[in-house]
Amino acid sequence: MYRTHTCGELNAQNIGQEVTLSGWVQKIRDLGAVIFVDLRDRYGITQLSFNEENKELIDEARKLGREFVIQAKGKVIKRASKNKKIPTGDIEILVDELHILNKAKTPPFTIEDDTDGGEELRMKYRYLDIRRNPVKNNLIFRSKVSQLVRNYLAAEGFIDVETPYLIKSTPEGARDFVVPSRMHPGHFYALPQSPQTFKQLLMVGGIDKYMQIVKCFRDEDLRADRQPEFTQIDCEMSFIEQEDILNTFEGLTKHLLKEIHGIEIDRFPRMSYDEAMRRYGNDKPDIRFGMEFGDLTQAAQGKGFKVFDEQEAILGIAVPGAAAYSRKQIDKITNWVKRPQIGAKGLVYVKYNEDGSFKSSVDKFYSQEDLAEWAAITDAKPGDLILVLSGDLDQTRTQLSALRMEMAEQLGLRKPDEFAPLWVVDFPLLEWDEESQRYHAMHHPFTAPKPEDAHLLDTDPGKVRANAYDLVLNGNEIGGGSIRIHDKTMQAKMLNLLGFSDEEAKKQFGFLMDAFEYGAPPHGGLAFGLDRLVAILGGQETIRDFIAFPKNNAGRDVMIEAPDTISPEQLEELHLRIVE
RNA sequence: GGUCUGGUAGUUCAGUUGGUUAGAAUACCUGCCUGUCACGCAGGGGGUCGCGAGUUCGAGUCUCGUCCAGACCGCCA
Repeated sequence: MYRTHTCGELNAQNIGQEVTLSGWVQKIRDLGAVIFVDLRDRYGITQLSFNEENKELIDEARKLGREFVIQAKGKVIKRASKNKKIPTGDIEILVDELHILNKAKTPPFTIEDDTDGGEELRMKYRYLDIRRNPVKNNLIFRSKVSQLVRNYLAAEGFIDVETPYLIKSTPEGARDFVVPSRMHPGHFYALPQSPQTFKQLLMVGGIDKYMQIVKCFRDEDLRADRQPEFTQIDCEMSFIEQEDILNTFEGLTKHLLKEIHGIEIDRFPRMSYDEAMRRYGNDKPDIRFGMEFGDLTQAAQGKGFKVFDEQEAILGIAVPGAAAYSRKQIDKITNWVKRPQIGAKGLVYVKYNEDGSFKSSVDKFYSQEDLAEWAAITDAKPGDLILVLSGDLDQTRTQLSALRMEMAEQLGLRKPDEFAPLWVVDFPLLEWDEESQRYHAMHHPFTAPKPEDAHLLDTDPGKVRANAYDLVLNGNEIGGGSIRIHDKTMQAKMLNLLGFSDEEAKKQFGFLMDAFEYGAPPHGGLAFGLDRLVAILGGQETIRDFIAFPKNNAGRDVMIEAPDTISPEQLEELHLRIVE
């Protein structure tokens, strides 16, 4: 038997017991005639003690090194000096038998909460990183969230159904990861970007309520909150309307917030896409703080300031308490918005001083009364700093939205322990793509238009709204979904609008449209990004910390060194030739 | 595809205007130490300054290229 107890459970009640523990050597403190060893496992740390009365044993203990895997048998005794910081701090094990189960090289970084290891090194030795509490606890936390989700949805009558990973490539959406077929030369499987069509087919199959916690794959560039393989909580329901879906998943989200953080939120606010864009310049606004957009286009034009007069839009936000910013600080913000990543041409500021006066970078053109109007529009209070950007409407919204988030970050307004969920609804069905000169589905090509907007499909497709919705939490899209098309004619029309010929539509999605002819129920669904959800519930935004074995910035696994080349024999078998 | 930042001891970093033998902390090794828990004390080893060119009497430092890493933009139905 390797152990009678774990390293986290012994306390004063166990004094006198003979126990056996196994674990890793966290720390050795050699005081000469007495040696203390901190023994660690997933559950905690227990101190082992050795003394000179057992000369042979203390010499054995002196051979230990960090991260050795050992087994120790001995008696639980009361500590002479207690450690209040750990649950096992009242006791220690007076060891009478020690076995080294496995030696260990000195690890390249310290296995401690506050490690000295850099990101790259920790990824390369991820198995050592996972021994550390912060990473280990994130994995435990993730497990807890999935468990809560499963239990909740199971109680709501959802059935967990697995869908295939080897499917076929479709041109819409993200780039596919493809898998060459050995048995069918020149043919390829694709890994699913989501089980979308399968869950719809499950609805046709009468499953009624489907859920799956499932890996999805997208071959696009990575970000701190984006991995090429990620996990979705994928759901679909039949005979429902948008309202039913929002209620069901609002219920799930409330359940998670309550179980995890003890937070009770009565009803999630809702906002249309148009309103979100107008008030926050963004379809996933962080509503934990204000700084809503003020539209200064009317108020600021026609006063002789040429830069503004020529622009489509002039938008401002009031940064709370920032009127006292120095020239240097404002210059820094100006440079920040002028970086190519943001791309603003310049920044106009107005200081709303505590005494009620205004000082701006455009005093030459605007009177105190003009600036007071700006303050009213941006809802600025004395002591606030109004920041104004101008230009093309869409670009200016994007830029000011980035600035709003940056200022909130700097001012500490994005509190990780505060949770502000929001439904964004009424998304446009389509989005015009300049590059390809055609419409793209904003959500995906299976999303149903709002019935009241359907008549616009032929005349003004860009105006058609969809029964599509996103769940936003603290400025992050954590879930999204829609009511689907369940009618063959409508689906065919939609695919035509997206530029598919009848033949292409049949080749790509014929199976789905065929299914629609055999009695498809009205249906819809939603998918949560589990990695992101877990990270945000955990108060962080880097999903990598919540994935056991994540990929790096360049989509590589630096531990196993993937992707990698394959042998000429494998290439041959797969009918592939590498072209340099 | 692009922008920015970084790469110096096992690790995290410092390194001034280009100038002698490249430093600190920590980790590691050795010795001492009976109550530590960030143990303490004394000593020791450890460097292709990412790589390759170039400028220079002289390059960790300047220039160009390249590789790697991170953040972001594009991209992500």
